[in-house]
Amino acid sequence: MALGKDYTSQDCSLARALEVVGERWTLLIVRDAFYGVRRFSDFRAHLDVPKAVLSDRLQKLVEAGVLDKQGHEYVMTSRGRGLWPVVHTLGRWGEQLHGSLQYRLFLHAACGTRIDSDGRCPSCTTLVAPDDVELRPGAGSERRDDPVSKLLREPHRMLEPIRP
Amino acid sequence: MALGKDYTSQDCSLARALEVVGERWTLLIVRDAFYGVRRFSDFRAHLDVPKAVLSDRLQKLVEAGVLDKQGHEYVMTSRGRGLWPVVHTLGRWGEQLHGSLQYRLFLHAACGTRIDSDGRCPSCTTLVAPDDVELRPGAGSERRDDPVSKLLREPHRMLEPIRP
DNA sequence: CCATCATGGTTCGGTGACCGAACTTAGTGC
DNA sequence: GCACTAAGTTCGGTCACCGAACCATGATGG
Repeated sequence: MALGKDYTSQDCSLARALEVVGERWTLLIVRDAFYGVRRFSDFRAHLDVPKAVLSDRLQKLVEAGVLDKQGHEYVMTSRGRGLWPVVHTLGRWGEQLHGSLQYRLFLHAACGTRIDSDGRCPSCTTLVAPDDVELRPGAGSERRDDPVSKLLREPHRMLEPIRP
Repeated sequence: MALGKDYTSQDCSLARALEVVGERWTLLIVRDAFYGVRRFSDFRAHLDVPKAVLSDRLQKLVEAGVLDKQGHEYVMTSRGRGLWPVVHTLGRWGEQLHGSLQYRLFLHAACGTRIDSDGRCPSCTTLVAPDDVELRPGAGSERRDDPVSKLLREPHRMLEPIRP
């Protein structure tokens, strides 16, 4: 990202995290990867990001060890999974901004309970790992109708690829 | 931030959150606000951000209701406090990136226990609110020696102003 | 076996955001 | 009233981002 040149002058781990995921689009790409998007064209269809930028971001995420490139698929690594609490807490915060609209619901797959804003299942009282999260469409999630958005509206487990 | 024009085409609360805190520098400014920085010149001394950019970001954070401008001080609002889990989880993730260096330690002020990566006190098993966090310098935190960095190395409670 | 298409990019010129430096304004101390 | 500081604004130059066009590779089909 380069901030000054980079964030190294900041003796803070937040700055180093932002070097990896702080650029425009990057965190949305990571979110889509959690939702099961893996292919270049699918990221593109869902995000409307310029190809050159998408290419650059995916490459940097691979370099940083967040995604792993397997053939033509970009797959979340275990380091990448560590970003789930970040994506989730930031998303929950964003819900409170204007209308509290919940575009997507996050359920604990084991019991069907909605997980709370700090990532726990209220009935099991455990932290829910990203691959134990079930995704469901929420209110007002009908605006985009590209093929990827439609696939993402199908209930499915997080990190499961949206295509066979 | 404008992404395309803005993130509105993304029916996702993450995108709306990023409109507020997704621009360069913004989250570092928020972090400093948690640490007790309130004045324009102090943000500047600690972050080395161009004045015009700092001015712009502070203004946007005030507009978004994250900070409140009180005279010449920018004070965290309750909406801003909601960003603590985000700042904290992203910071903990950043620690694992290269050397696992912990520049700062976060303790539960009530009992002195270090809070874990999802923001809980292991001994009290409760979520720790930002104003119950005690800040301590950690390893390798001696690199910056501007006055603000020095003040921030003093143990103090989060959100307490670093100046009288 | 060649034409066509789909996928997954790279290249390229124009535009806007970011940068550091210089300048302006408002308040303070003496 | 003059120096000094804090808090910005203004201004060129530079760099990242943007959309559109172009290229490479592998599958499909006649």
